[in-house]
Amino acid sequence: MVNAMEWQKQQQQNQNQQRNLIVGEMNYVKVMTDEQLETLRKQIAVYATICEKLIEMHKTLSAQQDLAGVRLGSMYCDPLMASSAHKITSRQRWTPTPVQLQILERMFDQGTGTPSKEKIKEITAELSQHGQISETNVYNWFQNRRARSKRKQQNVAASNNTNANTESEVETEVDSKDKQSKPEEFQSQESLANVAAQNVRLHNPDLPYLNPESNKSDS
Amino acid sequence: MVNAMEWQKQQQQNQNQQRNLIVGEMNYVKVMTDEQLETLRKQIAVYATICEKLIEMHKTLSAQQDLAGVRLGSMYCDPLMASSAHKITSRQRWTPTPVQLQILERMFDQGTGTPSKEKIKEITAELSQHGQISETNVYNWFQNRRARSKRKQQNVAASNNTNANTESEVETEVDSKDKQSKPEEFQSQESLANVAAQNVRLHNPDLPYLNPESNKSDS
DNA sequence: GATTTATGAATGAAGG
DNA sequence: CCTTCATTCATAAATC
Repeated sequence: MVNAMEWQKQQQQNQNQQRNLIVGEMNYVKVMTDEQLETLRKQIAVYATICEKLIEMHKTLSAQQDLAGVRLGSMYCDPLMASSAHKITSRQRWTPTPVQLQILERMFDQGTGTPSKEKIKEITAELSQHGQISETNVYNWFQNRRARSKRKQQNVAASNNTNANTESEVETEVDSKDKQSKPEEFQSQESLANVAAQNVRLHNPDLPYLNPESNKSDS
Repeated sequence: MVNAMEWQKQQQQNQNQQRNLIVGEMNYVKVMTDEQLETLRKQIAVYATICEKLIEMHKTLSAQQDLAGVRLGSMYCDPLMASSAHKITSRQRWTPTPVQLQILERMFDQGTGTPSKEKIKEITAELSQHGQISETNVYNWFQNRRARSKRKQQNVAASNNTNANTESEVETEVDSKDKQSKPEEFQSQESLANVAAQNVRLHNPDLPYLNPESNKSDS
């Protein structure tokens, strides 16, 4: 397993040597080496494992002494709350839960792109099973999602290439030519983080791993 | 607060651009787009957060009940985690150079107050002579500048209470920073899982950044 | 080098 | 739809 420090050092060290390649007439692109990918994979895998262990353990504890929710409540909540400070207490604007977001996102992807009143209603109904939500929320979400997605695409092309400056690293920007291609091989598995969150939420100890084979080397 | 999840959507939408490029005489190399990198970053971030919270919780539990049987053991002491995962995470953001800031500031003062897309382009063009910058950066800068300038004025009313000021605002928000009243005392007996999920949703930790050199300029 | 502050960026919502 | 605003988050910079 890669040591964290080492990894960091490596990263910092490589930051400057990370190459910006010129590919065809395309603009510069950022490149990750196999090693980097491998490192990432391992890192994620470790997290996944740890999470699983911890959750499992907690369940055990809770089971053999059902005070997890009650007596320990205040105990572990303090430290936890401390770090994230304000949160549940004060929120006036809607924020999608992980589950909701996932669903929305999926719909956005496959969806026709046309919210449609009927759809909105359906979606809202479905999403309300996973948390507070209103039709307006859904509507706004789609509006914003589309608008921003669109703008992103346009703007990606805009890279400032003023000459006479920045002597060292070229700032470079990723290209955005083939935005629409959908190989979707890279992240084949369900977004693990989200799934993780979901599972955690549902008290399901099974956390997804980042499959070593799938991510690391498929190319 | 949505941040942690947001990767999901971006991922599904953007994770598709991975390409295998032939670079020079090198063999195929893996290429990640900014979106992909961002996605990975967030994924790891989520795990890091979960782990962090879980470990914290575990410490609390262990401290009290000392359950040797279910201790995490080596897992817990894994170097990766031991060195506080979030430490190795970092992300860079654009920072205006003194010159740029000066120009921006001047424009803001005399400025019409209406950034306008065209203006933005011009400004960006000019500023890029003095350092890396994107239109988004400029846009954001003006947005923030205006918003904060506005808020400041509002808050000023609160400070002058000594004299017979005409309009005594009700208690003002005071400093934007301090207004964060710490909830701290709400007994949530959420289970471990819930807490973890909650935090994941509300807190977006940093992640190892893979491309330090350039601020993702979009827009 | 741990906290605090300042500020770039993200995003839900409102206006047109 | 597209633009703008308000609020919040995360982090670079500043401070102790």
